[in-house]
Amino acid sequence: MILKNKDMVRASEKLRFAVLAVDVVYFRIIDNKLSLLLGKVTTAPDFIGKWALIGGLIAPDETADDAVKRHLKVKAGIEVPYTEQLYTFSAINRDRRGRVISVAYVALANSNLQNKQKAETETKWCPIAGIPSLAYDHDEIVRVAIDRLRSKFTYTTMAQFLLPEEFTLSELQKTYEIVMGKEMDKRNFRKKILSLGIIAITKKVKIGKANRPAALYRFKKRSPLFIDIL
Amino acid sequence: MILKNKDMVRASEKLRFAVLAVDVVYFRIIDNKLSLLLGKVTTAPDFIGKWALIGGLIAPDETADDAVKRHLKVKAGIEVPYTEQLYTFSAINRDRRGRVISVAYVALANSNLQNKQKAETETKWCPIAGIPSLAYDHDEIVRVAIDRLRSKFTYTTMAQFLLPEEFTLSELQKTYEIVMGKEMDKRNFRKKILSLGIIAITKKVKIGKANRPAALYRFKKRSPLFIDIL
DNA sequence: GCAAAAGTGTTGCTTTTACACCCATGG
DNA sequence: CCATGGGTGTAAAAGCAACACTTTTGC
Repeated sequence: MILKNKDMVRASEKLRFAVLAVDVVYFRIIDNKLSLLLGKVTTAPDFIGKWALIGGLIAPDETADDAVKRHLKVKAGIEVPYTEQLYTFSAINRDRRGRVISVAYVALANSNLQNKQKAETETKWCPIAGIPSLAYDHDEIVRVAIDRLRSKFTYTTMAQFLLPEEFTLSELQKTYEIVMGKEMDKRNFRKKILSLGIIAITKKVKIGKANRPAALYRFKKRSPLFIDIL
Repeated sequence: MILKNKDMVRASEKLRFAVLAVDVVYFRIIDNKLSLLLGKVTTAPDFIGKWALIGGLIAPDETADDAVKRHLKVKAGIEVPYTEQLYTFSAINRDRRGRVISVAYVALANSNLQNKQKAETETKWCPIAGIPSLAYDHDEIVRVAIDRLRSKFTYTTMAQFLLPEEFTLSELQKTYEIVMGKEMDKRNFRKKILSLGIIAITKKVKIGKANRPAALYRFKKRSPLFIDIL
């Protein structure tokens, strides 16, 4: 690494003042409620025993995206769900131990996804209606994350990441209702979604319950698509 | 500053590896073209003589927002226009001098706004149609910024920050046309904007040109409002 | 009086909303 | 056979898109 430059030499002395972290607002639908993952604070001088978002430091050889994936694996025992960057929080006193700048992320996974390994951190899934007061500035991060999730639900296909690969139209509708926090009309919802051409019917049906079997659909594209949905 | 914690002690040795910077995509409408401010690279070992976004390092006692305001003042000679955080870029080799993590911002100002002081940097306003290849990852930052600007124009009142406080409906429409890159129908545009109730007519008119005087309007709220506009 | 931009309504089309009944299955 | 959720159409209302002429001013 070359450090010829005056600014960078100064930087190496004085301007590397901050530690970089990621904080992840990791959403899943649990028991028909939009929930997010909290971890217990065990290491800080402040906030011990309080709940906080999961996250951790960014390492010198990784990007913020990489750091999110790594910390999700270690602290939630989960392999790379959908993640997207939310906002960077840089208030000077957000962590009393020193200057920590946090790049916040939203992560999504479907309800069935099993944790592949044991998490190293004490965690719990908490419905968004009952989130306790969190450590650091995590209350604010959660607020921004929920706003963003609801907003993007209306113009992207990111709902797919809260669902298994194949799902019924009722499950898709339920996902929207849970995230947006309001009920929708079944016929209008189906008409709208089908007219968008973003999902394809499979030849399978979902059976096993005491009712008519439901057709299974899948999203045509795995990546989130920008399109007016609701 | 208290550093009792194991992580933070390690941090002070190894984890303060990065320098934090801000890069600003500063938009104005110049000669009826959406333009952004570029500065010439003078200090880096790479990219000397290339154009880049304006920006600079974040200082230990300021937030990212503060840093943006400071650098805009010094490098563009301008006092606090509208700014909003865009995205944080953390690729490992985005700056060859060392690890630099950049929090990118969008800034907006109206065409009339005069620079209050001399800029310390050689800068130019460049129409977005003719942007040269930029230093670092600034091409990508600009792409993301233009996407964001266009997208938010359709559902917020941020257009107000590209206009003077009082403006005619034609000027507002022109602003939309320039940013969105397409023409709009005058009657439909006026009907829509007026029906939203976000602007109020003043008692003044804009005179001096060889045509009928135009009524001047102003936005009712100074802060960006979320509302379906187009 | 003419050039230039301001200002103004109507119609057809598309989209959205509201709403109720029959169907296929498991138990 | 009954309880459960799956699946379907229509009509009224609202919103959107297309379109042309008159008004007021400066020169």
